[in-house]
Amino acid sequence: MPGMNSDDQLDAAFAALAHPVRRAILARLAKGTATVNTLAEPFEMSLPAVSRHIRVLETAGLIKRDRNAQFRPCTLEPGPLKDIAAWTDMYRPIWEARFDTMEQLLHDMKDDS
Amino acid sequence: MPGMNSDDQLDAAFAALAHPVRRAILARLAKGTATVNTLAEPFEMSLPAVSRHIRVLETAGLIKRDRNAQFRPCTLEPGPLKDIAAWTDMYRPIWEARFDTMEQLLHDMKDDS
DNA sequence: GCATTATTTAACGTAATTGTTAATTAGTCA
DNA sequence: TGACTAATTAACAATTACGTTAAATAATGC
Repeated sequence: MPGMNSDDQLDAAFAALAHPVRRAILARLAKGTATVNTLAEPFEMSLPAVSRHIRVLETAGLIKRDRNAQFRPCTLEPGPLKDIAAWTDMYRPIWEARFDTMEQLLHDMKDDS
Repeated sequence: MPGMNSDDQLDAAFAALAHPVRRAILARLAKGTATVNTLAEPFEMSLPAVSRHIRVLETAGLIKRDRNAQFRPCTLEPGPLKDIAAWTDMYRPIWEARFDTMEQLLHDMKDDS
């Protein structure tokens, strides 16, 4: 994707994941490649709508598309997920600190009893 | 947040993080509590605009607000970040598998030389 | 009370997102 | 060729997102 810096890539990845249908599509693709019709089947939604969700995922780099006759099999591309995990991990010390505080609190309460 | 299931919460968190200004605000809050004006200072954007970004973060549960005279200090709330990390971790085996494949490939190439 | 500071709300314009149905493109196969 | 399947694009409507400036609210302090 030309002209897309790492900030833009995070924007696109986060935005793509902010829809339950798209997260469900990714979950399905985690089990293996699937065509558009297969991916659309679980949803009470028109095929064009699903097709556009798939395009959003593709633009965000979360999936890749192949060609096989008239089928367009989709494959999960975990790169952006890895980026999001890395970004989120910057904050891990914060929530673990809070967890430690609670652990400590529980520990102190046990000492009292 | 009543009537917000865990899917909705993920939606809100991902959507909130899909904007560079909001991610920058979180990064600032990771260093400590700050007021709206302090948070707005780095951005070439009106104060009301920043105020609304802050509200988006608050609605997503990513920050909490206090009251201190006419100030409204904001504090980072890492809960949704933890949720996102947990969600993303479901896919960790996939990108690690790819990494292993590449490692294996590089290893094999080294064997050849 | 009155000026000052901090923040939010109101009103508005514009662009993006999400969905629909109908039409179109692309490829297969009898 | 012609019917069939897979998928996308076109055209449209409704909603949400994001920014602006101006006005309103809230708390402080002389």
